[in-house]
Amino acid sequence: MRKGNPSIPSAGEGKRGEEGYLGYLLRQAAGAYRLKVERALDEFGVTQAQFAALIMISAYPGISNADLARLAVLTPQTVSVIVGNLEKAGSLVRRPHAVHGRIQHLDLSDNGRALLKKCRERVYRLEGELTAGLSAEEERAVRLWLVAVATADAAQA
Amino acid sequence: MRKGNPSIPSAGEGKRGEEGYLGYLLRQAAGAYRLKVERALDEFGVTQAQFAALIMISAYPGISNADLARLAVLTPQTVSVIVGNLEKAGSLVRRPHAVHGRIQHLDLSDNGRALLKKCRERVYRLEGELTAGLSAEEERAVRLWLVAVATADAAQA
DNA sequence: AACAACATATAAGAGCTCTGATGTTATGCG
DNA sequence: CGCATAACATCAGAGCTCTTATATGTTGTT
Repeated sequence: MRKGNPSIPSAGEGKRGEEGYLGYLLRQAAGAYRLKVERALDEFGVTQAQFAALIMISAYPGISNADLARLAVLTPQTVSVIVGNLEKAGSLVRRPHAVHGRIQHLDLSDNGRALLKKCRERVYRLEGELTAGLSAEEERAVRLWLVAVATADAAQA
Repeated sequence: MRKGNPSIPSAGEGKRGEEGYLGYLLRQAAGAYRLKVERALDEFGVTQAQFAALIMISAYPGISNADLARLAVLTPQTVSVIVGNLEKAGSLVRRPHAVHGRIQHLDLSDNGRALLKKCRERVYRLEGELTAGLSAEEERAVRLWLVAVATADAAQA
C-alpha cells in the first residue's frame, strides 16, 4: 500500500482502529505483543509460550504436564510440545516416577532458572510499556475485560 | 488441580486474574477467543485467520498477497499459507497476471462469498458477547488500549 | 478381585506464524 | 540500454496450538 493502493488503511486507522471489531483488535494486539516478546527473547531462543511455561514451573515446582496445561489454559498435548522443547534445550527436568506411576513432575534445571532470570528482566520492561498510557481506571477496565474474555466458557455461546 | 493440587489457582483467580501480568491476560484472552471463533466456524471448516482473510478480501477485492499481509499485520509468508488453504477450499480465486506481471490478485469465489456470509453471522454474535458487560467508557478504554498495543512499533523498545 | 471410569502422557495430522533464502518482475539511475 | 535495487511470491524449517486417537496407570464400584 505504501505506494500501490491508497484506499487500504493502515493498522490503527478507521475501521482498523478504534472503530474496528474487538475480535480483530484483540487478535492483532496479541499477535503484536507476542512478536515483541519473542524478539526481546530471541537472543535466548525462548518463545512467549516457553517463557510462560518457565514462569509457571518456577512458581509451582514439581507441577505435572496436565496441571500445567490447565494453568495455562492449553491442551495437554500443546503443553507437551512446549515442555518437550524446553527439555531438549536443557531448561527443565522431568522427574518421572513420583510416588504414583504415570505423572511426570516438572522442575527447572539450574540452566532454566538462570535463563528465566534473564528473560524476566526483558519481559518486565515490555509489561511496563503495556500499562504506560493507562490511568488506574482504564487499566482496571482492561484487566477485568481480559479476564472476562479469557474465562468466558465456550459452552455459554 | 480439580483434585491434586489445591495450591494452583484456576484461570481468573488471584495472580491469574485481575492482578496478573497484562501480557498473560492478553495472551489468554486472545487464545480463548480464537478458540471460540474457530468452534463457532468449525462446521464450515474455517479458522479465525481464514475468516479475517475472507473479510479483508471482501472489503478490498483484487488485493494482492503483500497488501493483504500488511493489512492483517502478518508476514507475506503467513498470508500465503492462509490464502493457499482458502484456494484449496475453493473460497477464493487468484488472478495471476494482472496488467503487470508478478502480482497475484485475490478475489472471493461465489462459494467464498456464500461461506463468508454464513460465518459472519456467527462471529457477529460472538463480537456482541465481547462487549456485553462493558460500559461505553470501558469499551472505549479497551479499544484504545488494544489499538495502542497493536500499533506499538517493535522498534521503540 | 475384576471391571468400568477417569487421568495422564504421547503421537499423528492440520493450520497458523515466524525467520531465512531464492527466484522473478519492476523501477530507477548511470 | 544495462545493471542495481526494491517489491512480490514462494519454498524450507521451526515452533505453537488444536483435534483425534492410543496406551498406560489410578480409582472406585460391584
